[in-house]
Amino acid sequence: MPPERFPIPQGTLDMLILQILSLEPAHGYAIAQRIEQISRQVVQVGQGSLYPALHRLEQKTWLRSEWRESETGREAKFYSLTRTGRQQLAREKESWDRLTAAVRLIFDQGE
Amino acid sequence: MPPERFPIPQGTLDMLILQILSLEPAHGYAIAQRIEQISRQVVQVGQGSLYPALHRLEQKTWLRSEWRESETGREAKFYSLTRTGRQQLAREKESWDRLTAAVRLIFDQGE
DNA sequence: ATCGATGCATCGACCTTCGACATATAAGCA
DNA sequence: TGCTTATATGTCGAAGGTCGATGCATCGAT
Repeated sequence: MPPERFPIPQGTLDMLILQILSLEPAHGYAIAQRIEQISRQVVQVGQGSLYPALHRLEQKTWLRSEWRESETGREAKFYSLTRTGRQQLAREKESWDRLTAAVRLIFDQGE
Repeated sequence: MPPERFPIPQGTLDMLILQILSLEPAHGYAIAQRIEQISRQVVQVGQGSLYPALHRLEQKTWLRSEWRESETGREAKFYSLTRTGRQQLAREKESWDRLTAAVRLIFDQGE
């Protein structure tokens, strides 16, 4: 039985995309693949979520895009993290840590 | 400076409500207070989120409601967890653990 | 008499996720 | 040749949840 898949909470995808790009630039298709692969298919990234997210993030100037040749020799749009994008990632990571800590508190309370 | 508040991801609130009610029945207002207090104000629960969530959960038969007298002597609607609600809480907890583990994987990758 | 806390509820705006669909090229295979 | 799969980008509408504003009502305290 494959691992259960469930919807990823609103806002989480942006953070994961920024994180993937914090290592090196990549095109959309590769970003989605890496998220799914590293998370062992727990996080699924549909194309209907991926591309709007990328455009959203570029709109906010957290990403910059550039057409380049992909590993397969085809044209693809490579995204890279901007300076403000890196700052945003730090902010979102901190929020995430605070949230998970808070949820942990609520779960552990009463035990 | 008060701790930063940020929106709670979609779906998370339901889980927290179920968790609070897993200890003992409570009315809506108290549920919100406990979530905020235990999380040290990190998780904020507006009434525009709270009551729709409670109705949603009751609709799904994960909660049952009953008018009773509150601690202050006033009438309030007390919610209690049903058997299926308890099962649902277990499922959501597991999903949450899987998600946070997956996000952790993505964050730690490359270090 | 007014204010803050208690308590329930609805409304519209806003945003994200999701599945379906569309398009195009390249590689592999029957 | 024709079919399928993988690569690669994108849009669309439906669905769902969060949020701030607003409304109503009671109670105790100042």
